[in-house]
Amino acid sequence: MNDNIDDTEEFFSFLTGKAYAALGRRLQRNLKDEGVNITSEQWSLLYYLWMEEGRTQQELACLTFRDKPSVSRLINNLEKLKLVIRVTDKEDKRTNLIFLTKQGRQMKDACLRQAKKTIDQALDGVTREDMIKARNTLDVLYSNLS
Amino acid sequence: MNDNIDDTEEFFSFLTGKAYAALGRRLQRNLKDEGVNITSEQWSLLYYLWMEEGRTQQELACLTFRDKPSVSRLINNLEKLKLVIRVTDKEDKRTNLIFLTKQGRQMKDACLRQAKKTIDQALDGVTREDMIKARNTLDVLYSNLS
DNA sequence: TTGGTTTGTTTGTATATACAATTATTCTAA
DNA sequence: TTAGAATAATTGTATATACAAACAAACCAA
Repeated sequence: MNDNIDDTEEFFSFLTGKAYAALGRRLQRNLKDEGVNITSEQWSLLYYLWMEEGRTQQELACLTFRDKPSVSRLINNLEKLKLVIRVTDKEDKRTNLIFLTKQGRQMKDACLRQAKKTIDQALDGVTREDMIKARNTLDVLYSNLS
Repeated sequence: MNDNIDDTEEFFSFLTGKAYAALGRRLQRNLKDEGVNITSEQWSLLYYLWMEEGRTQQELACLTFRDKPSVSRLINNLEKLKLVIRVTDKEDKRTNLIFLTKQGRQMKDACLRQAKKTIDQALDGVTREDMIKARNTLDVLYSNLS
């Protein structure tokens, strides 16, 4: 494919990442409506902690496709908000294990509910098949570029 | 759809925006290999100027799905790099018209070539049909959220 | 014509991100 | 056992972004 230059423009919708950005903004807004003031990026990190606590920053970086400095600073902000704490691993003092605070744990249900709402809003009129197909295409893209 | 909570995770690939981020990084790297040191965001703004100069910041904001402050600051940086200049519109002094410098114009061919290369790398093994289908799905998502 | 509104841009402030370099700890091989 | 490599995290520096507020020019209606 890509036999002509027009593909550059054709492809531009991917490159702008506008759908992704819009989704993040909507999630943040939906959370705010529920009284939860966190960013969509903070949400994505907390998501994996709600599934399982005590992960390392390294693991969180892999799971969320961020580099280690980004995760380090996200956790700084989440610590400031008193939603998580760093605990030095006794077995390996290089490693921090990240745990939710009581407050961070309490947010789980409301946050997952708002995420589901955001997804429902985003996928209105999209079939499950199309959603999965698009996801798979994006996964191929990602693996091509990694 | 979205009959169960599992969709949250199913949907997470969209939410992370990893494909988009990877694409931007690859484009930036490909440009650097050609000796062009600009970010993928700067590329996307320059793209519309290569197609047509003398646009307003407002227009550029619409075209690139950014807010006006973001475009204002992107243009600050592009001015620092001596790739574009702001020219106050004589008809309406509120408005800046953005023009390429000679240097900005000279980059066009190399930059479009590297963009094409990036797209080819990203879409290896993706059919044109799948690419268009994914783009359409993302467009529905975007319009649902706007 | 003038006062209020709209429009185009900028500034303030905070967050997120990449990439490179650094620090601290652990591992490993001679 | 110890010096060098590998690993986990942090710091430095620069860019990009959002949202809110401010500012200036233009428009418009009484």
